[in-house]
Amino acid sequence: MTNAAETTVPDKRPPTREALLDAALTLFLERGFAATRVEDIAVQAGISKGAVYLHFATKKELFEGVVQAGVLQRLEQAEQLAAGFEGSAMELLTTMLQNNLLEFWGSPSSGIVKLVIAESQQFPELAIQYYETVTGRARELLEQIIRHGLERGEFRELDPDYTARVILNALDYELVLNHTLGPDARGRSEPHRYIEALLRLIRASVVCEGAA
Amino acid sequence: MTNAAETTVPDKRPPTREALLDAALTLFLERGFAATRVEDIAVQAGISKGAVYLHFATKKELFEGVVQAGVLQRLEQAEQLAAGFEGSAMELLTTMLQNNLLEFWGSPSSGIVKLVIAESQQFPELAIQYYETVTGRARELLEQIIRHGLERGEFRELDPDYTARVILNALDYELVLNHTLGPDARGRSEPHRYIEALLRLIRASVVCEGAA
Amino acid sequence: MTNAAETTVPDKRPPTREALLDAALTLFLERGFAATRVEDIAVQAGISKGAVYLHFATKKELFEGVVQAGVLQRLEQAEQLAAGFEGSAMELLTTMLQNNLLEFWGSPSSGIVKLVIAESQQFPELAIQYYETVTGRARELLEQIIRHGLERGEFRELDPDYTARVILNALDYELVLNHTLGPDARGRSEPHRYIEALLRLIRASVVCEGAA
Amino acid sequence: MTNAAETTVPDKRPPTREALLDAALTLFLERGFAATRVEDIAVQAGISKGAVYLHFATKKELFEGVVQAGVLQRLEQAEQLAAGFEGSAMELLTTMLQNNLLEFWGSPSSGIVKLVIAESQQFPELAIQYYETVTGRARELLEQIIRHGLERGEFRELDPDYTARVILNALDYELVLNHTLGPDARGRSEPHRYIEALLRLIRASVVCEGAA
DNA sequence: CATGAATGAGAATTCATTCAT
DNA sequence: CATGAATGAATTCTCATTCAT
Repeated sequence: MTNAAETTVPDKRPPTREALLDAALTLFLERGFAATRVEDIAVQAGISKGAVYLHFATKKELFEGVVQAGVLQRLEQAEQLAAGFEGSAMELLTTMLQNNLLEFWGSPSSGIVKLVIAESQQFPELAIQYYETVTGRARELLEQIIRHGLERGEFRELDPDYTARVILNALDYELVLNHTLGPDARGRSEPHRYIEALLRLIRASVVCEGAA
Repeated sequence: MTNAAETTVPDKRPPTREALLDAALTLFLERGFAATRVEDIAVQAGISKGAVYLHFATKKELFEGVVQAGVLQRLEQAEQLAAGFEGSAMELLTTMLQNNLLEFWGSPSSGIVKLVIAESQQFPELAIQYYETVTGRARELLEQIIRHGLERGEFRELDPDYTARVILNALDYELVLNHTLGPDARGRSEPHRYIEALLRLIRASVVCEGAA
Repeated sequence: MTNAAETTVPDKRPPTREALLDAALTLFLERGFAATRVEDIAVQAGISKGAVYLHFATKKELFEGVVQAGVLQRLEQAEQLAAGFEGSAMELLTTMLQNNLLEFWGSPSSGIVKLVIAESQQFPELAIQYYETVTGRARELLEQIIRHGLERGEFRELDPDYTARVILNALDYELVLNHTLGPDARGRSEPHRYIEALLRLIRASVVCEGAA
Repeated sequence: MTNAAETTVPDKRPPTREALLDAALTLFLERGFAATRVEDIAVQAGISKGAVYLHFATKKELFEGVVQAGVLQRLEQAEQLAAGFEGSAMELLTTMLQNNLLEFWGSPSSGIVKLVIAESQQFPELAIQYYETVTGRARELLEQIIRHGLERGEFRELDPDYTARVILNALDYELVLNHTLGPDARGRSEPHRYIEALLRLIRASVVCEGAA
């Protein structure tokens, strides 16, 4: 009986569709949308060129699928973070950036921001949708935290909306650059130090309670 | 006599080559490198397809020309800023961002950062070169200013290198986003408020002399 | 039952690749390499333009394929002739020229010599390779026969190497001319009479034994 | 006064037209008609691209001019040879081949045969015209000589027409090969030995008077 | 007469997509 | 469901030819 194996290994999580999305993400990041041939994606996913079209009607839809997958992941993550909303705002920010974000930066789907930017001319609606959905949600989150800190008297005068934008941009662009320049470019930076520098900048706005 | 006019205005700055670079920048930004046909650029520049090849051997060289033109402009600007190095660091930063940067953001060649990012897979060397030359130079400038402020006791403890990165990324990505999302996207932000929020964040690190 | 037929005739010799080589040979001979469009070859072979590139990576490789096919054919023929090496040298030469050569002259691949000559500037390596392989092999064969005749005292003093060249050139150029001038050119000659004249010239060098 | 110079140096024989023909012949031989750009010819001739069209209406007419120039030269040569028609046929042939022909083989316009063959698909009328005029005239000459030798009892039974073809082909193709394979190809032959071998083959048909 | 910038027809090649098996 | 041979639209680049200077 093969039951044992079947029970132990659910294995076929999402058989080929998932493999296609993975392959496509990898190759789109490596070469860009236009320079990636559908056949290359198929080969990388271990199927034939024609089979791609059993899952996605066009190359464009495959691209949209890749982005959509990333969107969902990042939104889930955001909701998790939004849920545990305790402690001081600064503590929360520190945890978020030092733990969750660094983990995300290491994951393959962290390249999707770069991808969306790179192909935003080809797929403007997608870029806008991505920005409004994912980045927008993240910004709301950040804004809430800052607003929370302001209300608690934790921060000095800050523009919650635009400060959130600044922080988010600083984070997102570092991610984009990491995916843009090869790993050996002179300009590459150390994630930990980068996040530390950002946190210190934010922390400077914390009202010096200890001084009182 | 038209002599006066002729002497004052050489007019024919650089006839077609310049027009080509302008047209190419515009279209590359609008549609991306791959989606822009050489003939479209030619038409936009007011010449024929074949004439493009009298100025640039390949489409790729045209792209490189576009980036190079932007690099030169931005480097000149950086040198100008580096020259006038007086007053407090915070004053300098404020002037730089509120005046020079906002002006640059309005210029057409401000889109080149976006372009370089978007096509970095097709032209990785170009992206690295751009980053190391232009962004690198800007980072050095910022780092110097911060270090200067630290030496003068103006700033509290800051990591000069990485803080410069954070600030630069926050600025560059805002620029990229402005060129990525259409002018009417919901998420678009107001440049002045954005820069104000960034400056306020930095200013929080200034040792409160007035408070003493 | 069609089994018999199927067993006897595999039919599908080599489906499209062969058809392409045939079409290409025909058109290259008719119009030359440069003046023959890939699409024309495709149409002649009964496939689409794009399908050509499933068999040959470039137009040049298609050309090389055409030549290679001719080379193989001619070399096989040469080996066959080399094998049956009996009788007097003069008899052998007579048989070779009157039977095998005339048959070859009638075949379509006889035009390849002309083709290689005509395109030798575009593909010099190919021309040299063809000459050294095919013509070289034929010359060795002829030289051996002449040397054999000299050893048997059949021929008067002859320079085996260069006499072989003379004979081969006389034959090859006649072939080239036949493919160069249309079939209705005034200067065209009768293959049989031509070969007869050549054989008579060679036969004159045969020591007149009967006269003794 | 510049009279002296003008008198001494007729110099400007046919100023640019001749230079164009020379340049064109050289380059057509080197690269073929299609691969030679009109501008290259112009540069080689020391004039500008546009100026070519002051002498030849099209590239094709330039090609025809090149061939025509060669035709005239070779016909003149043929007439000269035809004039001095004394001594035995064999002596005449020997002189013709050893002196006049070898000299011709060294001249630049000896490449025209090759050129006409190579481009015969593009310009069939030209090839036919060349063959009928130049080669035809040469064949008549050879035929006359052979016929003369037959009448004088100098040669054994020979087909004058076709023997002339054989000899001419052997000579022309050697010339073609010399222009086809580079000067360093393994298969290249020594002109003197080649002509010697050909003459010996012909001489074998001479009735052995000495033996009597 | 000479120039060389500009034109535009033309050809090779690529690749998303289809469909018979 | 899967395959991969075949299609053909689309694009870059070349070069003979023209013509304003």
